Amino acid sequence: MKSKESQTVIDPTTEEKIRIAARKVFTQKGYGAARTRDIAQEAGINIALLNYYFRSKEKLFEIIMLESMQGFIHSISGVLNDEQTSLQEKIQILVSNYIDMLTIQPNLPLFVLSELRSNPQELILKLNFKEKLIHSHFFVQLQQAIQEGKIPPIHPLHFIMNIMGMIIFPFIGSPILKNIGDLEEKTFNELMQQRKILIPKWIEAMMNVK
Amino acid sequence: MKSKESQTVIDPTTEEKIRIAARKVFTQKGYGAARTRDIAQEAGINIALLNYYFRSKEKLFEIIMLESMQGFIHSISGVLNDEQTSLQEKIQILVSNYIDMLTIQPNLPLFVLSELRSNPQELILKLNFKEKLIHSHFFVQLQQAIQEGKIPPIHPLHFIMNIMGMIIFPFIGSPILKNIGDLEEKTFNELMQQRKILIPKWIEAMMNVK
DNA sequence: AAATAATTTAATCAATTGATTAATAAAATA
DNA sequence: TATTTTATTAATCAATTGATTAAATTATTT
Repeated sequence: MKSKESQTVIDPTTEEKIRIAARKVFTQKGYGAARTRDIAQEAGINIALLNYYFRSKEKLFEIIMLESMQGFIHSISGVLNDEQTSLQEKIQILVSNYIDMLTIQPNLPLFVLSELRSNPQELILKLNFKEKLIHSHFFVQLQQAIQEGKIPPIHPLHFIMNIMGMIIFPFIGSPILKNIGDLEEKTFNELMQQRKILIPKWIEAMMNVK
Repeated sequence: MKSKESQTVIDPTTEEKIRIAARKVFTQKGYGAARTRDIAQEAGINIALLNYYFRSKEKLFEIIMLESMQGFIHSISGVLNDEQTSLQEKIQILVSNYIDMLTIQPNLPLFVLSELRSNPQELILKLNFKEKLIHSHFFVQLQQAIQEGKIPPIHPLHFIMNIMGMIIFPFIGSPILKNIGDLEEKTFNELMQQRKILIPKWIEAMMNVK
């Protein structure tokens, strides 16, 4: 019953199918353990097509990695640079968006962090993470709050570490945490939803520590 | 000048050499990306010896993984079950010990968490993480504090997530964090030392959030 | 339709990888 | 010392892996 008119959602092109499959396999297994054959099978295509479209496993990987990180950076840079919101509001939105993203892609952080550990230099430089964060409105507000004495004068990175740690770690450690807490997927996700409200409060409380 | 008498530090046995090398390579690359030849070279032995002593790459891996996790669990279970210390004191000691350990073995968490994600069931069950933590004096104290109203009635796992997240994440994300903060290894470690004092304070503050 | 270009497949290659074997060396035992 | 066991090596195997090729199919252009 699939008429031409109803086909508003067209099939992904071969190239897209490969990209989607590659993202899945790379994210699950990491570059070194991922097999091009796994990717081909996942995409339902011949292995040769992978090389036809992307030249090599490595080239394909670089594209996937860049896409993943750019998507992430893009998704937060809007929030970080909204000049209409306060520091607290930014944190609220950031936490909420981030948790939603990780609920959908729980394997992403472990993948990115693992590969950044083996690749470090090139990727980080290419993304220019540092500039984007440090020159953000968020960062200016953070340092301003420190100067005004509203926040204790500790290294701003401590806050970054704490926010990211509290958001990301539960997803990275979910197998252990689910085991410890006897949690089903559903209950785990409920806890994550609670954290959207709780983490900003916790951060707020931490910021008032002498 | 190495006389028989002065040889108080004996050379590691071949088996130990392999174990040490395997721990290093597996920790750096993960199971799938690690090559037995890398391990053999790192250990300075013939590849055949690896199989002679450990049967297979997989068997070797299981041993290394079990050792790593048991070492970790053993190191914290003493603290968790010390009946002489308060909840706050336990957290202080835990944070301090943990940070010291990760300063020496910064790759450990990413390795363990990555492998737990692909293996989940067997390893976690074998270690019986859950029982050890839930039946610990620490956990009893935590739940008691909640019942006495000293701590808000949220799921105890939230605290576990926060403590672990704040401790572990900086090490997992060190490549990005060092880049963002323009940190040398030395400065990074100084921040980690600061966190020994700060994290317990932050946890304390969080516990008083309504 | 004919010709050309783009896409896809099956078969295959060379390199890598985990593992084994047979021979040798070293150590332990009788 | 002779013999047996343990440890080690070089060579090799079969399977896997990333990649290529040449042929076949499909789409596009002329």
